[in-house]
Amino acid sequence: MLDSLHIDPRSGVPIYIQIRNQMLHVIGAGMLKPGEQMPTMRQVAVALKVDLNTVRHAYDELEQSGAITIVRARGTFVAKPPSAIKGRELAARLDEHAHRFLAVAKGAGIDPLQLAQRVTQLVKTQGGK
Amino acid sequence: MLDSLHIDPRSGVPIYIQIRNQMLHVIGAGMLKPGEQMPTMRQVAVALKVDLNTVRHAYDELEQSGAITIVRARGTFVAKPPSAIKGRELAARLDEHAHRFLAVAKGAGIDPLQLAQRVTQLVKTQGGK
DNA sequence: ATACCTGTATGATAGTATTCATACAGTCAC
DNA sequence: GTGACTGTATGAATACTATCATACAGGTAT
Repeated sequence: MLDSLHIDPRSGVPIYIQIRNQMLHVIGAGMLKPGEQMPTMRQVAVALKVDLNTVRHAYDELEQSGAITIVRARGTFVAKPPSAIKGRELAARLDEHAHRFLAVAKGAGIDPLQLAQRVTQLVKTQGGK
Repeated sequence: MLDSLHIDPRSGVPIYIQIRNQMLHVIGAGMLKPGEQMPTMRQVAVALKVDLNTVRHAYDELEQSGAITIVRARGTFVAKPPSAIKGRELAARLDEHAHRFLAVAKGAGIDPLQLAQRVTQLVKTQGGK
């Protein structure tokens, strides 16, 4: 699984962003399932020849967005699906995400409505994956 | 028209981004029409008590996205087709953001459709600014 | 040509972001 | 407790970004 990771230092995209996105992809594609242990920060750091803290940065964001759970000294794990989470918590998280995306879109000079529309379109065309 | 511009230095949002967005809004709302001359960089700089180069930064992005045309020594003008605000660059960026939106939502166990819906709802309620 | 308008270029500064090396601390198996 | 694994914290080097002051250069009207 670690083999599928790779970074491009010349892309200009921060390493931790690259790691974060690839992890999201891996999780989204089901290569790592809910509850399953993520690769260790050190494993990733070594595999990518990158500093531990850089990986941590990526993992931190993943945890903040609710994708994974980090447990000190034990490891990191793919978060359980929302069905196992209470309605209120999910609603709150949804709201938080909505706000964040709004802010991001605005900051990027993108019309949020257009973005939302494009997303729904994407979901419908590619469906499952 | 310059009166409708204002920046918030404490918002954390870069000044040039604020200018760019407000210009996009002004153009999008038809307060400035295609072919019409934009306020001079200096006019904006003075009106907002901001440096000339900061305004330039904003105008540069507007030109890159195809919203305006800059002509040395003559001024800047709203681009011909109003829909040209959606240059290829911007479309590509929108797509990139849409994909990331999707990935993050999935990783967080949130239904993207629901999220998109919530975003549009937010936009409509807080609308103007 | 002069004056006055326009956008352009250069260089400095402050703040933030990114990455790293290294040391710390919790947990578990033995 | 020891050892070997986990994530955590601190501090520094570097790079990037945003902003500014100031000087330059192209047009156009007088």
